[in-house]
Amino acid sequence: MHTTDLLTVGEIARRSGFADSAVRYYEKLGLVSAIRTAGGQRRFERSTLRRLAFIRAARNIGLSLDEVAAALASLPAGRTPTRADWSRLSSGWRTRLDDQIEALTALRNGLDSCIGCGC
Amino acid sequence: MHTTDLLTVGEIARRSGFADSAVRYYEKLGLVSAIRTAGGQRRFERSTLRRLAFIRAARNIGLSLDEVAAALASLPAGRTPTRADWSRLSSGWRTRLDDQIEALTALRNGLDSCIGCGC
DNA sequence: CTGGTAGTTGAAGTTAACTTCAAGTCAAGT
DNA sequence: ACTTGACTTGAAGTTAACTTCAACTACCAG
Repeated sequence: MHTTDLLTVGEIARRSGFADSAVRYYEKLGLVSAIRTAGGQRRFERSTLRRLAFIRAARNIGLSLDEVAAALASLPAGRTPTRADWSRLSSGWRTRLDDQIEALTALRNGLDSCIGCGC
Repeated sequence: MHTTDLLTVGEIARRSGFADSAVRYYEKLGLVSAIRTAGGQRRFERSTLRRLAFIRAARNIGLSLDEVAAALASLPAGRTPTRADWSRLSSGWRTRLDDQIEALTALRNGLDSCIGCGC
């Protein structure tokens, strides 16, 4: 057992719930980054778990990876994002969620009230 | 201008906001149905607009077409679905929406509180 | 130092949900 | 009847988001 603060791709995959291949794919797309060992293996900082949690949440509400990338790009470069940074990003989705909720609510209240459906 | 209560694929596409090709695709999958003219063209009942509105709402909250098909399959056969029927279907999504909202809220309240992310 | 688990790559394969295409045929106003 | 725009088909193409594969290399406990 090692006590370093760097995680292998397998560890980060297991902890984040993504498949190894997905994590590598995200790295290729630039959504997460890793440093490399002398032998060329990936090593991730713990903060990557937050990025991945963010990505998961974003995917759950239907954002594309392109949109996630755009959101992540607005994080401050050079320093580890704070809770406030993450909070700002997620609150940007609130509109989208609210729209989804509104659409669902309209549907629940009977499809008569649906707007723009041409009924 | 015609006054029939049947709609062509173009009309139903325009009114529902789906592309013609999407409507045809949905018919092929059995999500919507159409009668045919003597010449083989599709003619849709107006109630198809409700099905399509339902499909759109379902897609918006991230359901796959398979899931939509399963939901639609639970509608009563033989009669045009009532508002109560549609309402019952959409309320089945409430859990899903609530989960999405919960996940987002957790994220907004700081990623510290995220469950199962391994942070 | 050796064995076994975990990691590496690029390329190709997969699935969902459509869209596009080509080569026609149908519907309807004049 | 003619014209024009809308419609028909099956097959092939597209895009996103991954996964799988094969052949190989790294890491590390004992």
